Amino acid sequence: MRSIDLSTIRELELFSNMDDSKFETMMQAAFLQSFPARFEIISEGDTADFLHVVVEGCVELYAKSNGREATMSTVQPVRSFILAAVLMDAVYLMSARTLQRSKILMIPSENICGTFEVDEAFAKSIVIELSTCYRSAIKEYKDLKLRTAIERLANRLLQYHQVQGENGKIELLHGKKTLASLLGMTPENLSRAFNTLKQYGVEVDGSAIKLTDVNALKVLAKPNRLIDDNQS
Amino acid sequence: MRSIDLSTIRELELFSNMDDSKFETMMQAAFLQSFPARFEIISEGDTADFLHVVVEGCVELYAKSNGREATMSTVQPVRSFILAAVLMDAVYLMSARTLQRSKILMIPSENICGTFEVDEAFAKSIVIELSTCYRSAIKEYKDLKLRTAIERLANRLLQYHQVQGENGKIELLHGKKTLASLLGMTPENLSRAFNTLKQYGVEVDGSAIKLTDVNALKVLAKPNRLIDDNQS
DNA sequence: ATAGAAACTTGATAAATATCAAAAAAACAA
DNA sequence: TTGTTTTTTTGATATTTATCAAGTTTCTAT
Repeated sequence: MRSIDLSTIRELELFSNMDDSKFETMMQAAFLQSFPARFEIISEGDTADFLHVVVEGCVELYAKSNGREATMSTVQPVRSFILAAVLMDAVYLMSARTLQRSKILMIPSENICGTFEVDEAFAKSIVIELSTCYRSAIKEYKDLKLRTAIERLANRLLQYHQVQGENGKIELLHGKKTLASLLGMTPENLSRAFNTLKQYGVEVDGSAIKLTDVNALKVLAKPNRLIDDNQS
Repeated sequence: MRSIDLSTIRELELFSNMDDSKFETMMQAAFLQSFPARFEIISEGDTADFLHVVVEGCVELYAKSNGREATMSTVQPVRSFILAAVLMDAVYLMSARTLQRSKILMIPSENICGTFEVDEAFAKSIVIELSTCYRSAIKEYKDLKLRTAIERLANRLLQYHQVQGENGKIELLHGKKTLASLLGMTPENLSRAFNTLKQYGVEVDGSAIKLTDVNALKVLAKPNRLIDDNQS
């Protein structure tokens, strides 16, 4: 592994506080792999052999049942996914595929579990990471259960807006089909929801979005820090 | 604390592998409290001061937004709740109230966190508990995103059926209003969903339910071990 | 036992969301 | 570039789910 990649990984909250030598040892067993766009990295139901860390690109977590499919969340650099399955030595509950060309760091499960036992700081980090994932899942569940489709879109836009600098402009990071599934609606409905939001100052031009009346949008969306990340 | 209660707690997966003396110490700071039915134990937004363990009765976790309210899950003895908030020293994302007269063991957050640092077995148990909670949340999220209301009800009935001995009889543990909210629908809709399920051998008499054609119900429900607990 | 409240059900209707079909726009490859 | 594919949008319609307004039943407390 090139050291330039390692330093990025090291900054991940999951690894930042752990012992240097333990980190080195764990990383010796790890490897970095490149995937093309739309490549299925893991399938739900498979056993968890590696912890995956998105170093570059973007990964979509999705699930199927019956004939239906739903996007559960997207993972951006530098975050890990399927940590819980690794720790429990259980099967994946979700599939993962790249949305674009991506680099994934893969750390064998046994190294994660082994290091957990011997490095206290790492153990603490794992608990924080897991708790964060759990709370994110609860938030998304609340979002879906307590809000209408339009409210979900409005809040998602406000969240993107905040992350991207709050300057009235948003760039959608993935296609509208994926966004629709992420929000729990059909693409047709998303398109109509965008039309409804025009009257709240949402101007759509492809993947570029302008918010000309953030206050009005907030009145509609009613963002809530107990549902939305980093939002008041 | 009476020892009879302590032995029940000790059997909780979260505590079963930990060191005796560490357990004793942690429990000295804990106390058992009785609550009447419909008592709000914690409110979303409050800071997490205690880990709560349901020793007797039943607790409902729910959340509000706008004017809406939704039941997120129910907690039966002997399980804990709000572990993630305690470990992160964060605010609760959900409120909790008793559904019936209940006894709750309350362990101060600092004792949980302190013991985590010094007892390796406890640390491991916490990770397993957290992972389990995370995976349950993902499963419920999948259930809501990938199934219709009738399918959700059918699968829930099959799950209750399995837990209660698979003898064709189910006893609903909470009222239909709560069940409806848990399943993400209105009480009116639940009532109609039960009517629809008549043709699949579901006979409802108050809180007593008979399943006269489990196979037909399974064909409709398509239970999935990646969504439903303990189900094939 | 019985009044009162709460829970549950049913019917009528409205709103939200999905589906189907087709057109328009954008992305992509030869 | 130009044709082809994919994505996105729009319109028409169907389905699902929610709401409102009674009823009915069940529970509960006196």
